[in-house]
Amino acid sequence: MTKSQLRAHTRAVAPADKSERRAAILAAAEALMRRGPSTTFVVEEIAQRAGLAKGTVYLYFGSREEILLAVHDAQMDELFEALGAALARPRAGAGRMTRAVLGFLKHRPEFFRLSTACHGALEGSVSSAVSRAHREAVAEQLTALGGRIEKLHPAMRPGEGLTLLKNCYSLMLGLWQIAASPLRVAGGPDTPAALRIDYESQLAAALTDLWNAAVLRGEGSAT
Amino acid sequence: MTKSQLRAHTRAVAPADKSERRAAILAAAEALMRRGPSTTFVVEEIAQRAGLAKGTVYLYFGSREEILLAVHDAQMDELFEALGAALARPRAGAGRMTRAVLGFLKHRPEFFRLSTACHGALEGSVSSAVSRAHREAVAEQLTALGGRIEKLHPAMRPGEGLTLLKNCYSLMLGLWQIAASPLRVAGGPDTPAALRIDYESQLAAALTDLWNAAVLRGEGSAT
Amino acid sequence: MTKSQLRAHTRAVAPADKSERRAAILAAAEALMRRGPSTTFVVEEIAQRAGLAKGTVYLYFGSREEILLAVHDAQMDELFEALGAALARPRAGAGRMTRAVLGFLKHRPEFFRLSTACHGALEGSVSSAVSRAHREAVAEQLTALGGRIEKLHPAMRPGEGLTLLKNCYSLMLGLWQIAASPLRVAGGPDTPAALRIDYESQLAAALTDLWNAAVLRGEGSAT
Amino acid sequence: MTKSQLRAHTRAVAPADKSERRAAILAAAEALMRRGPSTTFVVEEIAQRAGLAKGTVYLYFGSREEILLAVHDAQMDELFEALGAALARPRAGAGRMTRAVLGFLKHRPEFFRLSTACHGALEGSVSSAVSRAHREAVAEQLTALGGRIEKLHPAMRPGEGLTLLKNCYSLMLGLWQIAASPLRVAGGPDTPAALRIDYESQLAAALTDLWNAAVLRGEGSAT
DNA sequence: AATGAATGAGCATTCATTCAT
DNA sequence: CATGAATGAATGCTCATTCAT
Repeated sequence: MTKSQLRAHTRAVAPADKSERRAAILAAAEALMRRGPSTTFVVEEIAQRAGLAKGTVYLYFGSREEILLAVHDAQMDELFEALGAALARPRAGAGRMTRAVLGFLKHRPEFFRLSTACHGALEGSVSSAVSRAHREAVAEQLTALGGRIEKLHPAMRPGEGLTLLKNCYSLMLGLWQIAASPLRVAGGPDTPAALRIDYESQLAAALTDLWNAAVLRGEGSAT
Repeated sequence: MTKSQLRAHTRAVAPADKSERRAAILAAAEALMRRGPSTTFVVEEIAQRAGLAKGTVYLYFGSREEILLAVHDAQMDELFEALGAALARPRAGAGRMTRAVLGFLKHRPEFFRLSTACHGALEGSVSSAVSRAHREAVAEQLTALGGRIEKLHPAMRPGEGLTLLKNCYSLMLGLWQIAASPLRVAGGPDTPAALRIDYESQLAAALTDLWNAAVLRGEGSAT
Repeated sequence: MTKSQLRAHTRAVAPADKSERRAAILAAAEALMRRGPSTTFVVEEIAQRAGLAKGTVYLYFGSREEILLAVHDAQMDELFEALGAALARPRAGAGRMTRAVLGFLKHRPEFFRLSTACHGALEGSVSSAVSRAHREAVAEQLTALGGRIEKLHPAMRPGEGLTLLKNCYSLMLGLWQIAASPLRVAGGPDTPAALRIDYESQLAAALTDLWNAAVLRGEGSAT
Repeated sequence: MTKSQLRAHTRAVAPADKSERRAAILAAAEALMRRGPSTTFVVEEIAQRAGLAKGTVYLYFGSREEILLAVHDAQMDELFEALGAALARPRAGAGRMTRAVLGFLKHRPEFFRLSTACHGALEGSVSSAVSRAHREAVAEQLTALGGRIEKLHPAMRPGEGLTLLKNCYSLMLGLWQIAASPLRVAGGPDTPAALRIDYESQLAAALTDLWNAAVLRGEGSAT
């Protein structure tokens, strides 16, 4: 239907065209992972959806897993951007962050699946350069954002911002997993009450607690 | 050497024999997943290790994924037991719980990998009965343990114990994933500083904060 | 058509049945290589022709290359048997051997292609045990046959029999390659005269010369 | 560094430039085949090494296999030259030829692999013109060299020189294959004694025997 | 109940060749 | 002439699952 689903007869010669192709591949991969709560993609599908031949995909990525990682990277960037924007608004805090995360997950429900898939299956076919780049990008973003959090709360001890972020990621991931467990029996809402989670409020509450504790801890020691 | 590694020519007629077989299969699966940081098992290996034929495995489990789930279930029980024991000791709290978790993970380093694998790949070949049973077991344990936490802190609002537990699981999982990322470039200690985590202390700190907040919240409202 | 080309519904349980399956696979491989002067086989074809599923082939052989090697082994045995028979007849000598070789090659025109294919592509996917076994079998046969040659000519120096055999193999292979070069231009008999070889007579002549020289050398030194 | 390793932006208009390109391609192919005992080349590698684009290679050769054949042709020429030189020296004979061959193989250890590869895989993608040219070139060289051998030994019957050469090639190839079998099990010197070959001395001995026999045969009939 | 032989769908990756630019 | 982006056929191997014995 879409232009990107038709065979792309044009040749990507200019760097801009190349990035476009790369993006098309990533978009295809992302879309495929979004199909269902536990679907992954097959390289051939990606190619089809991007309107390319299978071999062409390998001109832009070294392996299937590099595609996985690249998608994850892009989504990470998006998430960090959303978090950054949340911090820039007035009354920034756990509530704003939670809302940002939720907005992000609404459009990227596959985020954690991807994150976990990268974590788990990546070891082999990703060149160490790519792998290292990924880790460094994540680290850099975390550090920057952590710094901004600390600036918002001058009393906060150094490092607390980064710590908060990591805890935030952990809670996001874990609660998501508990709440969205695909183990949903066919038919549906027989999820035991104890596992039913209001993702948003629980995340917000936990983050608020952690956030307040960090601030108070700083103020306490400052005294 | 061990009995379980020998071919089991005998037929399991008595129920006791049957559970023994079942246990042997689970033990084999567990051992295989513990081999390395990203290894999984193949049904044939399980059979060999359990001293059974491949087909026999399918007499005790409906599919490979059910084995996965059963192992996970058993480990969950272990974890809950450890947490329960921690709560039973004097000065129970976030510190004790963290220590309990750590002790558990030391012997079950594959726990989260399994957990995630179950979460991710389960959808298809697990009968809804098994799946439901799993969820209910987890829910039950969580509820029971949550109740005990609340009993320790009478001020705590109802439901806070359960919430604490879920947050605890989330933090355990997320921090573990950040800290233990197998994306480690060959050569090793080039993990960016921002990603380096002292698992124990960070988990303990976060749990303490959440715990205290829950208690205080209760006391506050009680006033 | 043939029974072996139909799906084999029966299960090979008895060892005899298993060897039969193994043999069927080898026969299929052999037939496929005999189709044309430069054809090889694809595992799937073998399976089809043997009336088996692709996976079943891998129950009997570790890899495609092991099949190659096994066929070669079997053909080697045949060749050695033919040579042995030639030596057992009266007036054994270069002439008889040549005739034996020719008879063999008439029915196994793919022999050298296989031999060379084994030699060339084997390095990777053949377990060292299989590889070692192959080499040892060849060595053993060569030694035995060499010994018999020497017995026929008591004057011959020790080791000359073996040497003759190796030279024989070399001439067989090399002349075959020169004569049967698949580089035949479409249209045919424009092979330059200098490359036209009467395989039989040239092999016979060379072997005779080498044989006589070996005998004479022995007699000379004996004097 | 070398000119041939740099991108050749210039267009080859003059015939000299064209041959230079051709030569660069051949040199690249040869070098790639010499890397290891069982390595072949990939067209892209050739292009890189020759400082050309992949497509450019196909302006000079019709297919990958034609490159193979061209390299082989060139090496054949070299070999013939070496043999010719050996024949030109005093006391020319089997010994000198063997030494010439050995000297050649020391620098072109891939010669037989190439020869066999040409022989085996050529059938399809080589134009009949190229193929015919190859065969005729070989035939011509063999004839010429055979003639020179016969001139050295006037008693030798006509055609014996050519025959000797073909036998020589056969022995070279066959003994090389037996001796250099890549089926070497990891660890190495477990080659069965019967397969261990002193390439030089065995080739020299066989050639001497054949050579002497040819001369004697001539003298005998001349008498 | 137990066995293990048979199945066959599933899949990433390579690479010679073409052709638009 | 030169380029290098695009192609897509080709293929060995794995492994969960079934079912005849």
